[in-house]
Amino acid sequence: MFSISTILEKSLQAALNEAFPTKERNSKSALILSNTHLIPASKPEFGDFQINCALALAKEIKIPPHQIAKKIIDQLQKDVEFLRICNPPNIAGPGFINLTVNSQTLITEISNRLNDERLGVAPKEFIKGVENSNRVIVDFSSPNIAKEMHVGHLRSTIIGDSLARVLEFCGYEVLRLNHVGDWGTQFGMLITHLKEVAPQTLNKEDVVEIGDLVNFYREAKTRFDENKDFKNKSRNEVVNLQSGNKNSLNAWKLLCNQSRKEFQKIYDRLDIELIERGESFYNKFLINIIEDLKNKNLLVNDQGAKCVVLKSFLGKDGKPQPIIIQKSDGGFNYATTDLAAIKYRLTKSPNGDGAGRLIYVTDAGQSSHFSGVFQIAKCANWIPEYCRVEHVPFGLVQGEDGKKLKTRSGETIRLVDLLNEAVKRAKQDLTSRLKTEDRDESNSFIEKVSTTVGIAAIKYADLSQNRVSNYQFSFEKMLSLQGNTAPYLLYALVRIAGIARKGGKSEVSNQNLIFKEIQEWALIRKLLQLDCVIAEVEEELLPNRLCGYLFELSQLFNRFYDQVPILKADEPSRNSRLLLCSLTADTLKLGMNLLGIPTLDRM
RNA sequence: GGGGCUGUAGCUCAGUUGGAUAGAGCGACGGUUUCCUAAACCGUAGGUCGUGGGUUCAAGUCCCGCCAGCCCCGCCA
Repeated sequence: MFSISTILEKSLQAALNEAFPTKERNSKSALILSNTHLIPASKPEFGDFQINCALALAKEIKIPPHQIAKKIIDQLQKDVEFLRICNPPNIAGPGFINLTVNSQTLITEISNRLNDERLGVAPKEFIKGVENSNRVIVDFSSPNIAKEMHVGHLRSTIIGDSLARVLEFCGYEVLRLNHVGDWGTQFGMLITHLKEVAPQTLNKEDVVEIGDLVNFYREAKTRFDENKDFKNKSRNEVVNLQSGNKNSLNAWKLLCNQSRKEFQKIYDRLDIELIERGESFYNKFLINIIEDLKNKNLLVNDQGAKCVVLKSFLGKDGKPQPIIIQKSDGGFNYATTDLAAIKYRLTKSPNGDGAGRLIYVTDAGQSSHFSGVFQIAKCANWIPEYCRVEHVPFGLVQGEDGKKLKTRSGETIRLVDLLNEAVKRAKQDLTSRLKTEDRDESNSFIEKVSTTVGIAAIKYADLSQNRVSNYQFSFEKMLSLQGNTAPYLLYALVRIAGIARKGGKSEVSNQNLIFKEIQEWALIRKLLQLDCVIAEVEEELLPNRLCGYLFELSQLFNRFYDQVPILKADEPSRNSRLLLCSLTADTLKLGMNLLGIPTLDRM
């Protein structure tokens, strides 16, 4: 539909120029006319597109909106290209122009997609002449070393992955970076503790398991808080580590390796690809950041700490609040690392990644931090004109009580447990259904279906909500068989696969496509919207738009399936409907794939 | 005190950047199976879009005030 709207846009602009010559315009009407106000129809009964500019124009040029609309229509109907695509337009309400794309054009669009891997979605056009303007970095997941992944990492991981998939599909060269917390003062206590309780592990790997490592972290923390001697040793250990002491570095690497292995298990289950590039990667650039800011006169000294002061950043007293770049003890903090990361990521190769767009998928609590860091980077001229740097914030995961999701005993929920529970419930659902339906399935089938459904449910539940608001986690809802859920979408695909099994092998021919039922046309129109939806997600970074689309598509398919015979239909309707099924399946599969959700033939 | 986000049907949420009578799903109530998986489909009920102003042909959407909830605000990330 995107290509059609582009053509219509052109026709309409030409019509407006004819109907309202430039010389007759004042500044305001010229402004209104510079935008055609061509938008998708707000309701199916209004056709495919609507033009709203007559209303906006009426007062300015003192002609009733209905007459304006008439003038526009008259011009449009002189346009051969327009007539080829649209039925005669009509005026509705106070002066809206409704456009309906004719059936022949829709059929042509459909048949073009039947043999097209990209299903009619054109790759994005990038800025010409700017090297790597198509390179984007998606920074997501980012757990902390020596800790277990918990529910707090869920949203970043799932949303980030989906955005990366969409951007890849659009034609971006995507670098998926896992900015893990692998540096900082907490390593002092961890290494000190490790050296004392398990000195033997320093020489061999694979001894400490992460389950233990979580306990291990707790033990170290307790000792750090309670034991003064331990605290001092830990502080020394930080210095050792930072100065590159071999033993300390070994201990650090061991801890990182152990964590990495455990993270990978989760990523494998979720089918998520990430390149680890932790905070420590930027250590060697930190000094340069300070130097650079200093040279640009952006640094001020405040109580021994080196800071940047932004006018828009106000503190408790209403005065501008400094952002600390280097602590009074000479150490660096997260703002420094994030600045170094921005600079490195935007600097051209070989001294950086040379990206044209940076995307940070973190919780909304960090909004002001990123806003500050981005502003500093801008002041320091590290963000080239054509680059986009975006924070993609998301809300909390809440329990059904509306509070932050916790276990009954009040502890943070481990991500592993969450995944296991979803799969377990999906399995219970499936087995009880098999029983009532008297179906006999193999264990491997049951395992595969429940794993797919369980993981899909968790991912889809998260992605289908507008990420900005908090999200209420409910196993019951996400695994529900009705409504905007993963199982509902998966089921639509299963139905189509069922048709194919029962002899519905369609012949892909662009000839003889014939459609006569409203259910068919509704499905066709929805199928053709795919490209617009993907473009929208690419621009606004909101995967829930894609979910909403896939749900609507599934609904329209289910209605079609329910109300229109397919296998029993006569030719050429039978083959036309089979092709519609096949295109629906391809569209759903592509969409699910962009969400990071695998599909099934049977469930 | 300053800043950010949120507030839409009983519940969970959409709302395509200002368009026509505000939409889904769940839950409630009623209906549909000689037929491709009924994990579906069809119908009914349900709204002062937190609130008060403003901007204009037109506001859930933009601006200002207020109310409520959550989050952030110097040496943690």
